[in-house]
Amino acid sequence: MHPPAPELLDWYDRHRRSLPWRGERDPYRIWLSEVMLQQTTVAAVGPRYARFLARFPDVAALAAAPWEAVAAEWAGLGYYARARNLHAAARAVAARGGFPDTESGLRALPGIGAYTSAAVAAIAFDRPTVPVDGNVERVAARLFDIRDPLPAARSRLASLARAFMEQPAARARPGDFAQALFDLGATICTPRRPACALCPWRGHCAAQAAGVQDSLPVKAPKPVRGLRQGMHFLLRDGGGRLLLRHRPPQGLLGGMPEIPGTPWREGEAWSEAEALPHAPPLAAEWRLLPGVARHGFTHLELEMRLLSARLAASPPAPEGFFWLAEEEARRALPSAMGRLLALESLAAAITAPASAPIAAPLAGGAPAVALRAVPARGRPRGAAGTGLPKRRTKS
DNA sequence: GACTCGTGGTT
DNA sequence: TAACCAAGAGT
Repeated sequence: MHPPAPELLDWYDRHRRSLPWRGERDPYRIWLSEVMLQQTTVAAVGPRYARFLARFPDVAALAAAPWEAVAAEWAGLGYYARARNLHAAARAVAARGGFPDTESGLRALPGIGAYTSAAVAAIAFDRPTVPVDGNVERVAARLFDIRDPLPAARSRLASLARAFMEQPAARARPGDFAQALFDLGATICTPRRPACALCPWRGHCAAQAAGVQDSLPVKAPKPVRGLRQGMHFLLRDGGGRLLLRHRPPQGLLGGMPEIPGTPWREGEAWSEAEALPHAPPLAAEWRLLPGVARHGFTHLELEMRLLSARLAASPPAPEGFFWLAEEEARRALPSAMGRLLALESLAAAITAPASAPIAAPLAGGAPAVALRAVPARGRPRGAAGTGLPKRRTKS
């Protein structure tokens, strides 16, 4: 038996979150928010949503923009296939003169899957459908005490969630009902320690009745992440611009600018001699910087070393490369590449005479700053993060 | 169904 | 600090 929709909608009318896209009905804006929110937190999306709309106010503006502008605007948000598909879908929508107003019509656009098509259809077009995201899966798993592990249980949970649309109260407000489920999952029915005492559906929840709400939904264990190695080449010209290139359009960081480097391989770290054949075709005196930049992706961990050089002159970029001013590059590069610029700053701090006091070798031979300043996933990593011997504080 | 595909915040 | 997590989609 499904809990009553009016109780959730009443709760939503009193307690809904205030969000930048809340109350919006323009399909372009709803669509943009939904794509940005795919696997991305509300906190991360907030400022980027406003910034994106300021740059591309409507679907025509986005369709008319070059890919490089869209990529630069998306830099740092991750899952860059979203940006590629967003751009392609905008051009398709502009060509057909507007957004499809049905779930199946939306579903045919690139980057719009089962969830996003349902969300846009419900919120922008009042279609009676239930978008099933991670929140809704969790809420359904608890309401109906579904103990089958995800992702296998996904279709069953989706069927249960969609059945809410059999209730007239939900059909009357599909967009609000969907967002009410999101808010319930985000603020009450949270992944850990759900606030059941505040839940409008307490008394209708099978998991709470059984006392198992904290352990649902069950999830299948994740595979271990492999470790890959890369060597990159940071080259500045006489004006301080950086030599970059674009990654292949598909795959990891597809279509995004990068600091040129070797392939990312499993196994041994690259030596300087081994990496040099992969250097950009400009004569330069490469210098291997101390330390390692680490970056975690969803399914692999990456260790990057860095060779750097600076040219006296400013020659034209070789075929397949381009020069970009440093400030612009810092904005346009994905975060993984930003790690390399951070590593360079760290290396400068270590080697610069001015920083001699903090760069003085310690007992273990490692400069103290190196142990603190190379981030991996935003945090210091000690020897694992720097590639330098770890300071031994005892014996 | 199993993989691939980012990043930053939280715990 | 390492694991977990987030308004998933494409292949």
